[in-house]
Amino acid sequence: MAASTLTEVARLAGVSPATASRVLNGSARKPGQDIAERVRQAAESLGYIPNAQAQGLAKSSSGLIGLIVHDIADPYFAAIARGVQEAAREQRKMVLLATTGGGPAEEREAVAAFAARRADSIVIAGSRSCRAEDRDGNAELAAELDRYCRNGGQVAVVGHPVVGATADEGYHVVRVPNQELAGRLATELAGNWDGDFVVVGGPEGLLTSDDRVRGFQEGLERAGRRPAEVLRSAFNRSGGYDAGLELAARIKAAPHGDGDAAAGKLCIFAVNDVMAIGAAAALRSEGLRIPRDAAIAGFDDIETLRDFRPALSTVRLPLEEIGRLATRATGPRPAGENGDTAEGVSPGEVTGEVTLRRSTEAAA
Amino acid sequence: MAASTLTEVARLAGVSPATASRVLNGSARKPGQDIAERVRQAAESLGYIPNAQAQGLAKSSSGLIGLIVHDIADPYFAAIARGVQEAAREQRKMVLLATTGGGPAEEREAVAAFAARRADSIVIAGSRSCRAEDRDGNAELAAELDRYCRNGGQVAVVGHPVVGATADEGYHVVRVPNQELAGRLATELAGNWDGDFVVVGGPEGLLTSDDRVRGFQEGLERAGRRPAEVLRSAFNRSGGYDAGLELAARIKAAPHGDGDAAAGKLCIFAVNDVMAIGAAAALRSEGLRIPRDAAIAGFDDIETLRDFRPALSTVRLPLEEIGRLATRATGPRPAGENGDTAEGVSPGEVTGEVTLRRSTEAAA
DNA sequence: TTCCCGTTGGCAAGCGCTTTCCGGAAGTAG
DNA sequence: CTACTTCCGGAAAGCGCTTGCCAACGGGAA
Repeated sequence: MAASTLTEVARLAGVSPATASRVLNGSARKPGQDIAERVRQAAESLGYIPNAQAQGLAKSSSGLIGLIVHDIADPYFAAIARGVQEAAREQRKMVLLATTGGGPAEEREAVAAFAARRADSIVIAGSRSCRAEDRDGNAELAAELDRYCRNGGQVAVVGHPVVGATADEGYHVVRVPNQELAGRLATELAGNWDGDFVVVGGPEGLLTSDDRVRGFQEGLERAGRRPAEVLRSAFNRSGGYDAGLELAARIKAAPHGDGDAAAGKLCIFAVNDVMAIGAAAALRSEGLRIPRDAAIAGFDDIETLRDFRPALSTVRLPLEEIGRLATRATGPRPAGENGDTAEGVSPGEVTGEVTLRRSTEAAA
Repeated sequence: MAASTLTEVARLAGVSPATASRVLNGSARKPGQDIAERVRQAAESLGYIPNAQAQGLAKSSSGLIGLIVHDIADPYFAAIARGVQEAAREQRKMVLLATTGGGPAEEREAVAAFAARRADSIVIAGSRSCRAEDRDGNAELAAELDRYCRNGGQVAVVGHPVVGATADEGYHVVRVPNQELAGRLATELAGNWDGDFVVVGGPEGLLTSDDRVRGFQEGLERAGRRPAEVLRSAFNRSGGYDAGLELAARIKAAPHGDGDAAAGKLCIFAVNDVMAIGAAAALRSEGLRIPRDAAIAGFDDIETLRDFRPALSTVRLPLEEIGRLATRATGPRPAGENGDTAEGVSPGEVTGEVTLRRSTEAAA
């Protein structure tokens, strides 16, 4: 038994499909009370569920929002996804999920798949890369996005614009002031830390990571400190762990216990919380203690990680809000705004907050 | 400029739409080489992207897998989602996400929405409830699922079958031996813990929680221990926190320091890791230390929480695998199995592993 | 050379819904 | 009572794609 169709409902109600459609699936024209009631009853008794595909085909719009993330199990993306999901609900749309692992090629593929499904909008949450080997991939991704926008699609990108994207309509960016916030973190840290700083960054060319590294260095400079050495590794926990191992070795090798003890201690800034946790785990596995032997700070303020001890100093980012904003930016223009706001309305800029906790306390 | 259509491609290539369709979108009949090449070129030059909605309508299948979770930002669900996503990719399908907060009404709605989109299958990851107030909701959910299955849909549920679902075709359950594993955890814990046990459970009627509580009690009994008191609160971190606060008060009020010190200490079993972390945070905020003042154990072995200190004793569940299995169960039957296997093939049962760590070490 | 079968491309009929357009009925004014 | 507007239901034309069926064609066997 196949699902029942609008036509069947119409027949049962003794009206034309056109009328049934007008009654059941929102239309400007509202048929008469009695008829409407008959149709509704018929639909009810048949357990009618409109075929969204057919509706989409007829109206050329699908009620779908495509979301692209690196990895849905990463709490950073999961938090954003929650926001997206929420906003989608407001718009009475469903979320189509694609996880890409971060490669531009996979992202392009995902965009194409969303386009094929005629998704009304696409939210790209992954961090952009500008590595040389991603040049072609980025170009293709940009081309795909441009095409999607030209066909009326709405795109929102979190963080950075896609390298090379030129669409001017339907293309929104939720900017995250990574650089500025990292700078603020650096200056605040410098305020109560005398030793040297080390940065544990993601692979070079990862825009988010690069921004945070750059901002941190600038902050140090403003505070009159010398620039931090930068270690590069994978942008996830295991990358942080690896870097942590290396740093642990150095710390243990360094002379300590003399008069210059405080100055010799390291403050590690990992460009995201997950890496910071990895680094902390590595230090700990080497017998080092935080913040006694080294301080450590992260970025993002991942919720699940807030119970970590010692509490991690970090920069709080309103992840959920970011997802919501991005999604709303792609949605229908909020009503009641005529000509007042600029045409290319900024989709919103979010802000974060430096949050110093136990992991960077100077007192050992 | 709207996206180009098959017809346009066909015209450009000088063939009929039928032929173009056969060339571009997999069909049994393969047109001749030269024609195929012409069509492919035309498609390429137009940047043709097939309209999945139209395809779906014509073939009545959408290439969509619906996933229902309580909250995508909860690491438990995020991990399952990753597995689902992976398996979906294997099947060349996309994942449609619905987060429901756990209510049967919302779940029913989500199922209906998936049905409307003609999702090929649905994976329900949320924990089932059998509370009295959910009776009606569950019944409606079951009815909706039955209808979906009768129309050829495939459903996989993680954990427990939906209460009242009767579909026998296309309805799969990935069983998680919560009860047994909780039992094993209890006996192992009882092996090196002399004090009393307390269980921090979710609201009564949450099947997953109930199973774990029951199993734990059974395990205690097998170990010759007296049953644990059960505290109920929300099935998330804040629920754990609340319970933790209450327990902290008791612990502090209890007489200690006498000869019976060890026997007076509490071992807390929270029915999931997130609650356990919450409880631990509460204890800590009250100045208590783990495992010195109280031991604590969780369930699930959430990846993000593994770096938590003291390391949390728990039961490892192969969350990703569960997602994968559930999804595969709904997919096309693996080829090459004729009559050999039973008709109603079991979709797979997973197993977990008790993992004792620092948080329940007896030595203070 | 003739007949028959196997291929291969095209025609056309949907898939289930929306929406434009049209005709008739009802309502209003003159 | 007639003329004009308004409103409302229905007929029909798609939306973009798939697929069953048919006709034409080519080749091998007789």
